Amino acid sequence: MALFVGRYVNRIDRKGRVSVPKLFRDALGSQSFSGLYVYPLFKFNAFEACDEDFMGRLSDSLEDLPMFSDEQDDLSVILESAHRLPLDPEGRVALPKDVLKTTGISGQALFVGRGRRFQIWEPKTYEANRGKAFERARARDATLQLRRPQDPDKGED
Amino acid sequence: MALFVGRYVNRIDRKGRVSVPKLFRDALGSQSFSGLYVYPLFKFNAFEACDEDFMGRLSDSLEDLPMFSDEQDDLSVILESAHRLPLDPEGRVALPKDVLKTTGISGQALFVGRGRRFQIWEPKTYEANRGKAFERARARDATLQLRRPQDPDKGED
DNA sequence: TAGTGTCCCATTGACGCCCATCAATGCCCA
DNA sequence: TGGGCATTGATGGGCGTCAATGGGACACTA
Repeated sequence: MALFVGRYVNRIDRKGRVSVPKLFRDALGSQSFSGLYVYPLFKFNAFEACDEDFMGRLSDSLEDLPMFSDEQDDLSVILESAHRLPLDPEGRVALPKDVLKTTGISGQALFVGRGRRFQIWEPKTYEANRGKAFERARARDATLQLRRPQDPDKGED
Repeated sequence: MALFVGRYVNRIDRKGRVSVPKLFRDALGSQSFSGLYVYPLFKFNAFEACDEDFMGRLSDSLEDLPMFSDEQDDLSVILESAHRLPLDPEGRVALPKDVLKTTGISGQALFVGRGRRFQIWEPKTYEANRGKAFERARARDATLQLRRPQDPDKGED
């Protein structure tokens, strides 16, 4: 299954294309569709990207909310605003105009691994919003309950 | 499953490469990807390393937190700051610049076994911190509930 | 015909692969 | 039981390959 980690900065050319980092392409690659899905984030002026499987998971999770509820309607804007971006033969994608506009990306794009998905930021915006995340986690003595090995479904505890 | 124990000091060459101790390489080796993942620690200026399975576990554990929550965002900095380091044919990895910088590693790297994962330290930094944990554990009369041998969650191999 | 979107080819610079050497350890045999 | 040899892990350095990038050719369409 896809596993995205690390940060990579790549350049946008004058045609609006940008190379998806090789490791991310490889992590995507296993499926029929060669490309990725992107959708906007609420909290930040950044987009999140994932493979087709994860997009399906996201869609299914929305279906778990009550049908016709405001909550479902509101969160479904993720799907409405999503794009399906095919990779060109060199492993690049063309970022849609609204992605460029809301993120402020122009010259460079920052790819940020997030495990089963990754994000796309304008580098300065990332630094301004996320630059202190590590210090915050350190300051609050952040801990994480690790899922048990082999356990396919965490269950309750 | 991987089991890392002991301490080993190896030299960094001028290309930034360092040999991963043979026993650690052997403990990693069982998977498709021949290499390791590293991520920074909150509490120390050191990095932790693990195999792909463990990294997937870490990623899944983060997904157990609510999507878009601050808690998930802050802890995800681990994945954002992580690196996937492939082993070269001689069993070395190239330590990224930010690893060298935050740990202060230049000439030598110290590998410290930690069971399912291990850590990478600058030797003097480790020396300055070692022993404190032991004293704290003694001071608080630390105890541990040992997992039962037959526990199906144990992750036997 | 201008605009848009693929695909293909060329360049270059970083990184991975290969080979050589050195050192430490274990083994064999006198 | 000690010395010498073989094996292998650790280290150093050269070079080829490939990922990232830029630009042109050729559709298709409005």
